[in-house]
Amino acid sequence: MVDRTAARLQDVAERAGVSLATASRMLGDPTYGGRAGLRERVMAAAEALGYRPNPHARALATSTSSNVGLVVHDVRDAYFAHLSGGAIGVAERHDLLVSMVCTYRDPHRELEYVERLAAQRVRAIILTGTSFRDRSHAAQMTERLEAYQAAGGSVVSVSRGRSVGHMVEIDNVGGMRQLAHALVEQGHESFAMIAGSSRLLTVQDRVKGFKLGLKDHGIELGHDDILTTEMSREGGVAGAELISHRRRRPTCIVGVADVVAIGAISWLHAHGFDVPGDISVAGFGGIPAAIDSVPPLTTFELPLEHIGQTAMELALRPPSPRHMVEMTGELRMRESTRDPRS
Amino acid sequence: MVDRTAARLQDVAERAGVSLATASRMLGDPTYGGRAGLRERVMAAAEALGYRPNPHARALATSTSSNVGLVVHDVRDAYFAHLSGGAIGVAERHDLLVSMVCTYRDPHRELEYVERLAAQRVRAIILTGTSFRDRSHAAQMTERLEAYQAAGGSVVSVSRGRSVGHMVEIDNVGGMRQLAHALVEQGHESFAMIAGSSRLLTVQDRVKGFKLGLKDHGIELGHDDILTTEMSREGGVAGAELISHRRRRPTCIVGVADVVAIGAISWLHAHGFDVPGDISVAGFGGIPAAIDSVPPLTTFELPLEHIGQTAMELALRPPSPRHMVEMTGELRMRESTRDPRS
DNA sequence: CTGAAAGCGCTTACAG
DNA sequence: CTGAAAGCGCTTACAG
Repeated sequence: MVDRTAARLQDVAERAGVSLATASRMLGDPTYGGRAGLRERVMAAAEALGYRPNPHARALATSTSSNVGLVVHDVRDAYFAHLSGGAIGVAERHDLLVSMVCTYRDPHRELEYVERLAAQRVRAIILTGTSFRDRSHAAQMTERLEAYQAAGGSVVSVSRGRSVGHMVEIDNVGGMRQLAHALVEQGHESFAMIAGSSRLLTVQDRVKGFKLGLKDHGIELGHDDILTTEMSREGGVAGAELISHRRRRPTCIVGVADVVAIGAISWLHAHGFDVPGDISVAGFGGIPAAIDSVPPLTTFELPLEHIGQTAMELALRPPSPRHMVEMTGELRMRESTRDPRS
Repeated sequence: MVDRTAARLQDVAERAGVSLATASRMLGDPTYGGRAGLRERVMAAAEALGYRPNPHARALATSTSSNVGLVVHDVRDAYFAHLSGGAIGVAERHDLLVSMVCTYRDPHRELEYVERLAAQRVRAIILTGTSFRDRSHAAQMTERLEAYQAAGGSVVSVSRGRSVGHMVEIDNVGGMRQLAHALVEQGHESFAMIAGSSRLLTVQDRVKGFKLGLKDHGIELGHDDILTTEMSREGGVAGAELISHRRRRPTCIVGVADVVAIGAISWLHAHGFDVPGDISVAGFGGIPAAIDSVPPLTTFELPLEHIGQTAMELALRPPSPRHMVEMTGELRMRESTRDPRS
């Protein structure tokens, strides 16, 4: 945008009768001294002209920007919307703008965006839940992120398994394990899990945690009991249908994420199944919709906003050695699951 | 971020053995001619060095930026998350980054953000559903937006009543009117509306539309039948409770937004009411959660993503006279409402 | 404390 | 077609 209207520092300086340099210092450095009344004059001039420093000029001069990049799967997904809400809130308090990009879980897009954000010279890049198992992709990401970091950028991943930058690790394994325990204790012995693509580290961890939890009680989750669909509501719908066709129906379905569980419940309801009367359903994540689900959804509730806040805070730290924060959540046993023998 | 690593155009030029100017032209203008093989040399040099133009330098030189600002109420709200999803998708196709800010319906914040975004020299500012009735606020917004526009910025409002920039008008009045008609035809005669703050133009329009629709059938919506709460799930919870205490309960509750209706249903269920057996509930907006609601929510479904896309497309037009696009939606009669006499 | 000047990395008239 | 140079709006050593 061409802007002949906007006042430049030059204009402020002239109006206040000082040099460019002095105006810059007065405006930028509160500890700067100066002749009596000078500071007031400069401030008044800036105010009168509605002066707003041009961030591009500043970025160019200082090699620093007031933008941070936030990489999510999809804003429309409540899980990411809540993470984003937390991150944006913290950014706001630091007078930073956040550029949000959606990868739709496409590794190429992810790479491309990291590149774009780095090229934009954003101050930090936050990657949420987008770690893939793909080795070559991981290597490329590492390379790019390291270059970005070497150039002074800050990187934070909300996931595990990234070899560069700070990390906010979500206790996917432990959470699912707790959920498994609770479900077994409730009386369940046969399960089916609706999982997303095993390319996703998050999926892998949650499946692993669930298996571990069952194994703690001597229950084995067979390969066939894990359905690989999409990590979305639609994936849940598809998964529920597949499960309903099996000869031996499990007493409990576990969705790898709340949206998956909600999709499953939707399909089950539509096809005459009672939840939890005919079959129990549990989720993972703790998005608000889990509470409004009918029946309310048993899940492992993650402090999503807090996770987003933590990630942004980490991103805004002055350069420091890799830092790792572990985040866990709380089990919420609700009416979507119950003892199958009752 | 200090970046001594990044290749500059200078480096590319040297490697290719041409001047800065030529390198710039080769990279930027595909129609530019040049000695045989020159273009290839420059391209190869850029590729080899991993050259990425510094957007701040470019912005400074051309007074143009590749960022656009998106002002929403709250990302966590599904309505805005879906609008954002549409807008971000279009921006992506145009290689633009979007800076998202949340106002939480605070007029001061809104003003402050518009200022920030304008100062950032974003190419366009999209304001979604944040029109307030406050006169002095509106005047200030108009002033700022006009200055921004005069400076070459593009502004789009997803609401009505803005005197500057393009508009995407949502048919709140007509939609609510249709909903009212359908509800009356279903057999309802007594209603209560859970509305948000009447400071919001959106609320005002939806209430108006609903009243009009009832009046078409000779039904008067009294002042007491409109509850002013928050335009949120919690507002719906609070509203439902208030309604339940009334001597004469209406046969149908209408939430000014889907989340409000969902909150109301939640409260009703928790307190032993059957929906729609004891009371019907309808919403407005058409967020996906309306479908998963139990019972599925009767609502007026807006094409939220499409609205977001349209707004972004308008924002990206070359400077043109004010443009106005009307968007309407479709009535979805679902199980949350039914004939009270049945 | 204050100012003249260089420099950040681009683009684009202006000459050749 | 090509290059030397000015300029975009800041910040910050470098002198005074």
